Amino acid sequence: MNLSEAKQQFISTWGAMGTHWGINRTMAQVHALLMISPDPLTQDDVMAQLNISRGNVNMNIRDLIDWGLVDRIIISGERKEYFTAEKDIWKVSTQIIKERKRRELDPMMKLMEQLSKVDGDKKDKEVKAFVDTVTGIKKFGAHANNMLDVLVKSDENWFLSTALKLFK
Amino acid sequence: MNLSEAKQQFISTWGAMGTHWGINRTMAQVHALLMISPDPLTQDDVMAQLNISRGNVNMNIRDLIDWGLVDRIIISGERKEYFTAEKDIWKVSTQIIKERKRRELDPMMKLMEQLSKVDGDKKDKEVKAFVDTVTGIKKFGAHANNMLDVLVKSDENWFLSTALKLFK
DNA sequence: ATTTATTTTCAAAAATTATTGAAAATTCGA
DNA sequence: TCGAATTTTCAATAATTTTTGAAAATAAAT
Repeated sequence: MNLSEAKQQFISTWGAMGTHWGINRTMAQVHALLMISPDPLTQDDVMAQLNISRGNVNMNIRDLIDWGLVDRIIISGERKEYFTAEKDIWKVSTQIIKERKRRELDPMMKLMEQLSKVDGDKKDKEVKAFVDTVTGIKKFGAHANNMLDVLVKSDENWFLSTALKLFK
Repeated sequence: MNLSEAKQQFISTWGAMGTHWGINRTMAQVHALLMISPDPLTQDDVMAQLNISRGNVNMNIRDLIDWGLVDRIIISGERKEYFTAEKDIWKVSTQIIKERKRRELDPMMKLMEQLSKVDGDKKDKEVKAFVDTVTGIKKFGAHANNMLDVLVKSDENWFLSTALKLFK
């Protein structure tokens, strides 16, 4: 398989995966393209390579920047902005974990905290089932939270070599 | 907050989260409803409680069964089918991990394996950037794969108490 | 074998989400 | 300050996904 076929394949698969991960296809494709590009690209480059409109590129790059996965680069003497993606997949993962924790897990845990204080007789099986489920999620979430914090703060090599052995 | 408000809140939030997790809102809501219901429910119960059509309930329950998150229950003497969800959140999580690994990670790794064999001169920076990214993902994926396997096979209590300390 | 209850399917409609492209805003050099 | 290059916004449109509901299929009772 030649490079341009391989690139196409990579971009298209990464895009399809994106939809399973709660981000839209195009955003994941832009990310994929930037990850495999040795040099920073302009909006026009992305438009041309992915065949999408300027507005679309602009919005998706902005989102990727919000996620901390893409950086805006200013090249002195150049008028245009360039964009580049983090290429170290460990950093990409920890960044995604960090963001999703903040955007999803943290608010969910806040809600469970409130919901576990629901009024009503704990002897009532409806109340009990509800409280049990909510409490279970709360406890599980607290553990997951800790674990993800440690994971995100740990060093890649330490993690991949040492932690893996501990598990075995 | 009373029980029915709390239930509403839980179902609606779990549904919203579902969309971030790559499953549709309704499927997540049905799952939420079944998780907090002390007894198995029929399709009609779900229709009534979530205000959705029969076809919709039927399809989403089928998907939840495919995911291994919901079971069909036959009560002898009863004509209708009942449905119940796994309530232990640890089991829910490991089940989801198992399925996503199979549906997403495994195929992705197969693809990276192929793409890392792309033709072309490794000195060329376009080729190099591509191969580096793909190889990085491949290695990372292999580690993640192992780790998730261990996680899924491990016992909840062992995991929550022991593994957490190891990380600290 | 027929009727009745229940589940499943799926084409059409509705709702949601993503994309476009042109206008407005911004940035920067002259 | 002006004008050209570039980026950003957003209403309109397109594409996709979800939902409905009625018909077909299935299963159980009589």
